Amino acid sequence: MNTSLDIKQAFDRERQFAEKRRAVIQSASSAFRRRGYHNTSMVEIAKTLGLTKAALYYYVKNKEEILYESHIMTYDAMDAVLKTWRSRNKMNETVNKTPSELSGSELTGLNHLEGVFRDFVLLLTQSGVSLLTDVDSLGGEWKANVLKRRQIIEKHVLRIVKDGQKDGSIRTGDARLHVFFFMGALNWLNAWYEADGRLTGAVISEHFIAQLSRGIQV
Amino acid sequence: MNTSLDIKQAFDRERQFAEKRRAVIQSASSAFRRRGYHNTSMVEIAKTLGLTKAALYYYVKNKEEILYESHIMTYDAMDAVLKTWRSRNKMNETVNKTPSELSGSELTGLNHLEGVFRDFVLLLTQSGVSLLTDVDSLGGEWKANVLKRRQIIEKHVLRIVKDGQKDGSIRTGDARLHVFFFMGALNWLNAWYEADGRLTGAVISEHFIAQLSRGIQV
DNA sequence: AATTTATTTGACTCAAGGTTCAAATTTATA
DNA sequence: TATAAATTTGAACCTTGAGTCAAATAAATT
Repeated sequence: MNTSLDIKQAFDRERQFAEKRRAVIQSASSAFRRRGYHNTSMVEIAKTLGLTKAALYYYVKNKEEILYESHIMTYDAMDAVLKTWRSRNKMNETVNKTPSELSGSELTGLNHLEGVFRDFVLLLTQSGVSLLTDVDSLGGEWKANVLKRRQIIEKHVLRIVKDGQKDGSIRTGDARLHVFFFMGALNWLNAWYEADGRLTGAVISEHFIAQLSRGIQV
Repeated sequence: MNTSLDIKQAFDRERQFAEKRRAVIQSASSAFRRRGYHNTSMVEIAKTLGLTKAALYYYVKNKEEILYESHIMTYDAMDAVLKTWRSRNKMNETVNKTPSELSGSELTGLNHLEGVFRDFVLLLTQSGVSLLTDVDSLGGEWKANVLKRRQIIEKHVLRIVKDGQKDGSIRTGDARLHVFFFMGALNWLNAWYEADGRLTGAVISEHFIAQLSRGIQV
């Protein structure tokens, strides 16, 4: 007989399954970041979770799927950051305004970018989230999807930069090159940052924002 | 009977061998940059050179050796850049001087850095040289060596930045973070740059230097 | 306690791709 | 042209690690 308890239990099952699956992906993702996708075997991934290789396949179809989900997880987190700042900045999103036209509550493009960039750095240093580079290990469909997600994020960041150029807070010049420059810092961060090091995410983000800001402001 | 001709011929043999070996490594290096080390098979490497897989082993011990030499080749080129600028700047290398003490012919730390950075960008865009990230696919000895070479370069760049801070051309702050930031741009460049694209190395380097410069100058 | 369902495992298969090697081919030398 | 040395190849071998599956264990349900 079905009771509401059954449903709750079933739901709990699903939740636990989802949590474990997420744990698999996050743990693997971290290993991928440190050692690289191909230098991380399924056995290793399993062992760090106290499981055996075969058990992983209960949560995941493929090793490739783990890589794919790792990417998606990161891009979801980055999208969330962008979304937060976009809503915090709703007013001057659609209309292009010169600095003098900006009311006090609105952000300049530069400030907007600084906020986003700070949150990106904090994301990569303080959450388990990491920006993986191994896109070419994904096959057709999956690779295309990941690249699409990346492009969307770059588009949004590019939008912010261009808005900043419009409102006069960011100096002119090829906006894509602006973006490439500081996104490089973000990607490189993944390579050298170690969570246990002396540098905290806060310190890094402040320093990076100083460079970013001076580098592109008018 | 031995003649001077024999010697010349033998020398030519060696030279041709060295050239072909270099071609193998450069071609492979380029593929590694685009598709990644593990996504590039020996067969593919051979095929792009019009050879068969087995022939590669006449020029090279391992696939791993190819990766190693790729790294070394890049670091050699970067060292050469650093060396050029160091000799061009011999005067204020040992002594720390304030800006007012610099004679006209000497470079500020900032100018020195700009020059080096420009040449790095040109190197990565115009020569076949590429900054590979796949260090973890190298075993023990080799990996250690590559990391040592990378550290030496970072040390030199760090030195330039610190000199710039001393002579007042570069603003204070954690010099390592300065370096991490703009070296990120360099590494990321490898991921997105395509030689056939609309952006030339010259354009990129000018733009990047503008950001670098404004980002770190006092 | 018995039974069903979810989770984990050990032992295996299988393919991919790096590596080897004796033989073939090409190139240089006498 | 005959011989030797350098270069390339085809056909194997071998290792690694991903993926499978029936059976075992654990957890929940009756």
